[in-house]
Amino acid sequence: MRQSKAFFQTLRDAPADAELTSHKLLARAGFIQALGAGIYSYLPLARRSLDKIEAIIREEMNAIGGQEITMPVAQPGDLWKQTGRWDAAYPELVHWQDRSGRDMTLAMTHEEVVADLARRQISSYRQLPQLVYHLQTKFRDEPRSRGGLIRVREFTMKDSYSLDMDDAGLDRQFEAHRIAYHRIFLRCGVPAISVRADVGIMGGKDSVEFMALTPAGEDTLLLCDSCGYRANREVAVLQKPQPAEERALPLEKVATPDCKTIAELAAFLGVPESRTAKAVFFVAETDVKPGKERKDDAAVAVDSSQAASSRFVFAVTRGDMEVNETKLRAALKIGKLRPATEEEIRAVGAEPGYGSPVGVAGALVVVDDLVASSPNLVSGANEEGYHLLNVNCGRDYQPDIVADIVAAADGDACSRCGNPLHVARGVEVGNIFKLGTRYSEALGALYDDPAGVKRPIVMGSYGIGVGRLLATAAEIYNDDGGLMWPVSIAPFHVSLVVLPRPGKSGAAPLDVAEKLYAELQAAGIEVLYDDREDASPGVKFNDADLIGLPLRITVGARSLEQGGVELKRRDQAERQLVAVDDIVATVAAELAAMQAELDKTVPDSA
RNA sequence: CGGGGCGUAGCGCAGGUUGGCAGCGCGCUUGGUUUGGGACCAAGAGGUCGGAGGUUCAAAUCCUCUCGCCCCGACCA
Repeated sequence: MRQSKAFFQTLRDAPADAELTSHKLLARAGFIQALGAGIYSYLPLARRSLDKIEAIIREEMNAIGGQEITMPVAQPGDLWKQTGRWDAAYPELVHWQDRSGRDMTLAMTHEEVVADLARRQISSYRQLPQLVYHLQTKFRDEPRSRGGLIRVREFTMKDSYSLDMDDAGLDRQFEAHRIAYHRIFLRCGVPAISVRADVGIMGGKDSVEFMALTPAGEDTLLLCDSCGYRANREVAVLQKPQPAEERALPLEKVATPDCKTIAELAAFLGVPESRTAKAVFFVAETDVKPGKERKDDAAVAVDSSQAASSRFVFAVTRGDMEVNETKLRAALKIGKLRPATEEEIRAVGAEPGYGSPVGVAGALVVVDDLVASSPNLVSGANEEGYHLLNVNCGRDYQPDIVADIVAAADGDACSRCGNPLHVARGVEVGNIFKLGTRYSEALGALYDDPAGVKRPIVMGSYGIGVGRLLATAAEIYNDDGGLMWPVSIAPFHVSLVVLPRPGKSGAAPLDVAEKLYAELQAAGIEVLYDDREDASPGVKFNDADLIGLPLRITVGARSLEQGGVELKRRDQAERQLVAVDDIVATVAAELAAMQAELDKTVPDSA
């Protein structure tokens, strides 16, 4: 591509609203153009990189038996009603009515359509297993998009769906994806670790997320260096400390003026925060309509007669720990939880800042298992300015649910080996779910087994955010000068920079550059040719660095006088002089070496 | 949804309190001089000051409403 004709321009200044390095650089280098919040156009450079990422994904998906299809973006709402994903619990699902009043939605994922396809295409166990995938635009009306391409509303996702007779088949496809995903990410130059994760909106049994470790990541991970335990903070399990061995002491009320926080309370009373209990208040919204679609996770704790109402939740953890809302939701078996308002807190007889489950009525009391077994904690008195000493769960109040509801923190003990966990930030570049039969049952995707018995197809779902992967690579590979693409996903292989010097060296550099441009392309090397006549050398070099192609060839009078052209790797400072006749071969060899370097990191497929 | 901030030329910004010709840098156009790390001279083009309403002789500036965007939090395949 001739840069003089290219449909993008580089910017000296990044747009003011760009925060992340990847966002700034992709915008400055002319890869992307924002249209609205979380909605971007992909300009030629980005498109080319995305094509390469998608090609890698297709190769790896095909290698594990995937068949590519395309499923619609616009979908009838009825399908989503049948699986229970239409209701208000999913506000990021955009919907509208078509001209005849039918409910429609923009797909944010395609489980419904796959299940519908499966019920139409699959009737016998002889047709299983299957693996289909597509690369398709999705739309999620994120409450808050941010971080350039890391978190957007409209995005392209590769998702694959496995269809199996049974769990054993699902396990095989799940494992095949796990390996394929590591290969995909590493082939793109993005190391990603797999972590245990929450199943969230997808439902299902098992979920693994693939996380690229970078401080720009939005997810918090807990990692154990000793045994390899890795989990998203949402589900990370920690080994809790042993509670003190003490006899329960009598309850005692003490004045604790202006001690609204655990830190103030602990300091005032001179006790460690670990000897306090804190209450956190939520309201569980049970507006999800009861019905067959929610049957599997019908709340044990919430009486179905209360459906379409809400329930006050009183969560109690030790003072030095934080509530993990995902775990709390799991304990409640409820999808929606919001912080309670002060009025709601007072309505159940508690006092904000001085809350405890002692003496409250009408609330669902969920107690962390560590609190349940810890004697003589300091807890609120539900009265402004007072706390209670020696509160004991079971004696002074009765929990409705005892469960692990605290968030693991840096330094907590690993649940598997006891060594300390540490936290890291990661970008979720992919995830894999064992869906089971939730969707196939809801939509009637059944097959006849060998005995002629109808059984629901066992499904799995596996996603990769293509644009997010690009942005993550940009986040990882850059320096002060700009981007620094891995050879496998760089939009072009080579920046060919010509420095003509009219009047002094005549046409020589331009002639050589034009010749090289043709020869390199003929050799299958992708060239971004900076043939701009009006750009100074400094501008060209800076733009080349900013765009970040793996190699740069400079054709100038100076190097020609020395007998060749200059070759430089973007990730190295050295420049080498290469004879014009050798440059194509040298570039090919350099590219092959870089590709080989990358390939070494990629594990064999199973 | 809660808190905070910002909308003035393609990008970055000033002007706003104190109402009075809409500016600066980069980029863009034309001509000339330059040519190995974001050159120089000269001449230009480009803005319904996000939108609507109001106050006023006069509004980018003051008031009301509204739309958009960003950050933190909440939430999240």
